[in-house]
Amino acid sequence: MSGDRRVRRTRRLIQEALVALILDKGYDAVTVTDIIERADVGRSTFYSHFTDKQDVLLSNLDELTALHRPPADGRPARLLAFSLPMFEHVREQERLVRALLGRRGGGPVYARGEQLLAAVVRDELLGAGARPSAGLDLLVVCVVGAFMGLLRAWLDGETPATPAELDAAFRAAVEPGVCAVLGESRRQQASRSPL
Amino acid sequence: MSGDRRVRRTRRLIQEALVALILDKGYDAVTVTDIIERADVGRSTFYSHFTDKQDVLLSNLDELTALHRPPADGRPARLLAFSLPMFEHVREQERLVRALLGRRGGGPVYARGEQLLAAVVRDELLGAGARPSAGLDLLVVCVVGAFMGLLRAWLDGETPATPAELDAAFRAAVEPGVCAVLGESRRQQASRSPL
DNA sequence: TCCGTTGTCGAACAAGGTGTTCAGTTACGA
DNA sequence: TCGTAACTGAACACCTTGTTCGACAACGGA
Repeated sequence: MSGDRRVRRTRRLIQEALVALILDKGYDAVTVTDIIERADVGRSTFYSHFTDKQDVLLSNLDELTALHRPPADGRPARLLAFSLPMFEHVREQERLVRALLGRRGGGPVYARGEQLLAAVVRDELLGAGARPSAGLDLLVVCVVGAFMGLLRAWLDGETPATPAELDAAFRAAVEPGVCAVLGESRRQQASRSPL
Repeated sequence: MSGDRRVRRTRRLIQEALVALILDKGYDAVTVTDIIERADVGRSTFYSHFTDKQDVLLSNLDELTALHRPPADGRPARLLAFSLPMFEHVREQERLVRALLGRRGGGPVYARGEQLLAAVVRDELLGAGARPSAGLDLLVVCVVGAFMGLLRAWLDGETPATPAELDAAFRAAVEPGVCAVLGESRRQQASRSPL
């Protein structure tokens, strides 16, 4: 591992303290003073590692994204392949994800999650034969919006659905539209280079 | 009108000041002190009308929702009828909506917007023959998520698309899925009461 | 093992935001 | 015109933030 053992320890204590506190009170209500008390860490120590609360939050996210298994081995068998695994992963890591992404978590993490997912979806659609265009980007926004909407609804306890049900709802809502757009794209390409 | 002229004046000054300040600095950076200085209103006066910043924000939203024209005259000719008018309305009221709903605005208003829209979509789908169910609610979440995603992307300047283009993208993404679910629903109903 | 480097502590600090109180003033509307 | 209600503005106690500093402890390479 990289660096001093003390550094790792301190950073970990601070990150864990923030997660625990968000689950208690929600992100907005957590103060830096809360964090350092719970982490049992000096004030100056905190500021020597992080610039502020949000910095801790995003550092947490960076470690989450390391969990993203890029499929990469062979073509994904199914469109929107990320959906079910991600819903399942979220249920496994329920406490942490709820703290970071739910209404009680801050907006910043949600925004980063959107960006991340948008890149995944975009790549997948391009891999499936879509052409880069403004229209494609808007489609990606819709797909990501639908997915994040479901995720948020579940995290906020609005629905008791299982990952499989969430996945089914997600596919039912957006798969037909995505397929239609992909078909359009392929048809246009075929008529240009009819090899 | 209701009440004292001074009260109306004070509340209006405070609300306008908040909107202006959000456009300047973003919601988070605005302080109560900023607001009362800009509104030229006494500190105690502020707290006799609103409990805090967020209270002002939501009071603004309440007046926005008064603008929602319920269609109500006859059956809507088209599915997801709210889409284009709402994108257009948003462009007309760009400054205000951007202040309240964009990334610079606070999360609370966004949440309220979602709730509002969810009710609209749900009513429309029920009116179009869907049966109330958990699956329908999840579909509504997807549709609203896609719409709000587009709205946010546009408000945050990620896309130069026109309302018509946004509307087209929205429909392309979700209309096929919605139609499929509606068809499913109607078929099931027909097989039960085959009058 | 030794020793220079680095991290941590914890108290103290200034700056700035919050929400409340109160006595005095102003403007409303009946 | 007059009673009432709203507004003023200053002062307040309290909290949070981010910085600074000297003293101490832990790390890891030699």
